[in-house]
Amino acid sequence: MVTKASSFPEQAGTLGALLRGPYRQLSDRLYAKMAAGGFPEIRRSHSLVFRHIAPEGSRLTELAEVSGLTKQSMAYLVGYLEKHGYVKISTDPADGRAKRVQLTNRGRAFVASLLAASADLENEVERKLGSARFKRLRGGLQALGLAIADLP
Amino acid sequence: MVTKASSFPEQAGTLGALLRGPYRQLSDRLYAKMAAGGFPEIRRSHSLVFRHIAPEGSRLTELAEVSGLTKQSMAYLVGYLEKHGYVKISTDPADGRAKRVQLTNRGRAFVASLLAASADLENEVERKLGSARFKRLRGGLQALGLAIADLP
DNA sequence: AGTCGTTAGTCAGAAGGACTGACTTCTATT
DNA sequence: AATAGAAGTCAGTCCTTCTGACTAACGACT
Repeated sequence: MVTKASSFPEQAGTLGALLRGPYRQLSDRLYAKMAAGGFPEIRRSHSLVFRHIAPEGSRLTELAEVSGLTKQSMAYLVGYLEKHGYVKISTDPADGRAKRVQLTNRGRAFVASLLAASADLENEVERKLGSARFKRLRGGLQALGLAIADLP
Repeated sequence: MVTKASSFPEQAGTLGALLRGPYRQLSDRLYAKMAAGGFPEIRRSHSLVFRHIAPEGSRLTELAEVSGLTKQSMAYLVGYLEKHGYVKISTDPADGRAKRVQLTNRGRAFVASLLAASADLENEVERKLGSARFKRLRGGLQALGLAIADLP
């Protein structure tokens, strides 16, 4: 199973560690690039908003639910993003209680930039790793996600 | 490169997302199992201590450095662990300024339990995924870590 | 032996990320 | 019209981590 049965986790090389390491490095690089590239106020937590927001905008509660946060936490995140011009928040015309959150142009610019930087990074990695191997890895990760999801 | 060029990250399936998803699920399961298995006071952050502590004990500053935290943060973590009986903190006999952090029996029990649970989980995943594929995935992840590390 | 730069760790304060509980306002259904 | 439930807000808390300022001890060099 594991490369070496050490009692000191450092050397154990668990699957968790193998996933965490690359993830950290990747996202550190990415957010550093974004900060340097003109979006310094975006922090990691804000990706929850960008990741889930719909083209036509989403409701606060919707965003909260799909990202697994409370409404309060999500309200805090989108409030911050509004203050910095990445989203616009308006009352939903169809429901006076609800708030609709939409990307502004700046918000869309950020998403585009993030996606581009991410693709760049991936391409670099792909070159380093070899295309075939990279594709296999991607496939493996996809399968892993599914496998874990329907564990017991 | 990416499965589909969507402007909405949710569907983009970036490498980051592929790593983050399984990692989250895995570690959620693991810590839930630990909490249920008699170690309810251990939180995710404490793994930094357990991951790096040496068999004979480690110095506070050493732990801080290798885990990439400040001394203050590490002091906070090991203080908590000491209060709950997982480590013993003593002045280093060789250096009056330094603190030596050592696992107690309870601490060792936790590490053993964590490692066992982790191995169990991995085995389940391996069974679901097929051994060959699982091993390839592991290898790929290892290579990925290295590739990212020496990017530019 | 005395001084002094360096290292180990502490104290205090702050900010970010997330939570719970209690509340208001609006909707929708009776 | 009345009221249960949903959408958000307000206030307060906890955890994680950081910075800055400090104390105590070590060790090298007069």
